[in-house]
Amino acid sequence: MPGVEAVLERLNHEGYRLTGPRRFVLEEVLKRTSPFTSAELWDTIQQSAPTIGRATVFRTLDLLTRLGVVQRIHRDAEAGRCHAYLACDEHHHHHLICNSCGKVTDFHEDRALEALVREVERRTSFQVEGHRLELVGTCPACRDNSHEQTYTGNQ
Amino acid sequence: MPGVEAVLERLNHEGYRLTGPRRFVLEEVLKRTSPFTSAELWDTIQQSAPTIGRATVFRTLDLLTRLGVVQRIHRDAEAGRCHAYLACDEHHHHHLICNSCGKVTDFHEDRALEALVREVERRTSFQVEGHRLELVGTCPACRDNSHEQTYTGNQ
DNA sequence: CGGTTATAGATACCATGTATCAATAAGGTG
DNA sequence: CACCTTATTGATACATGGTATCTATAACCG
Repeated sequence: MPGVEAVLERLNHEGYRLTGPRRFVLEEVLKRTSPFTSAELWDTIQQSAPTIGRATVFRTLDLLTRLGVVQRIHRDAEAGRCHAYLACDEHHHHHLICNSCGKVTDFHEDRALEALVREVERRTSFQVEGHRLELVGTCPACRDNSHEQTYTGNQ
Repeated sequence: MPGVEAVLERLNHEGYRLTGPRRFVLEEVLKRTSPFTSAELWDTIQQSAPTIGRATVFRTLDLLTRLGVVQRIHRDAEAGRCHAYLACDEHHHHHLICNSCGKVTDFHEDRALEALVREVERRTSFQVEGHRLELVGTCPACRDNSHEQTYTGNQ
């Protein structure tokens, strides 16, 4: 989770203009530590900065996703509600999502994954170029007090 | 990929009615061996059985997904086009998707994955309950003749 | 064959996300 | 600082995936 300033600097460096709406959406995005839907983001922005348009929110989300500042994660929800967004650092990593509170923890575990990939390559003769891995479970906090928040979970 | 008859029997056994449209959509779904979008399925059905309604196609897809006859897979496509469907057997397994021709191979590799899960649990104190894993790459056929079909790939 | 009820088709609807387009404002230049 | 170029904005319309609703139909059970 890079700071607002770092991302602004990067945007500037890559030739993007540092506009008011962009700053605002960026700040709002980086504030969040759990996955959020575009609708949730749009709601809070509409309340705190009613002049910012919906398209701008999506455009900024898209820009940040392309830059790797934000990741799209997929959830098995019905209708169009299968995407969530999440600010994250740039390194390659995976997500560990709490079914109960929605909190997301990153983890880097490439040794076991590489072993798996090599084994699959050997067996299938595929050449594996990428992967998508998400783990779902219960975080330590939620395992203890198991009746706090709810979250329309994944998987 | 179970046969049409097996699924029909199962539907019947679970109290679902074996209607004409349901049979037809089911057959059309089981014919496919690569992932398909709802739009693609709807197109071919509309041509071969124009009286079947769009809602019925979605309802049947949903039913088959709930039964585990079909899996939803997620792809990083823009707009609402992030879902694809795929007929598959009921055992737990993962998908290996060819970036070039879209062919999907199942693989079962739970040893390395379990090792990974245990390691992550140890490090994060999460209790891991599920996972979503997809590998993307190039299948043997496409690696050889590398200019046949194209496929708007994943990741 | 007849009755009950799940299911079908039609239609309207909702949500996510994008294309378009005129108006605006960022940032470089003189 | 004023000016110019051009990226970006907000508004609007649009495209698409999927669902809710409602009446008509047709599976299945007796």
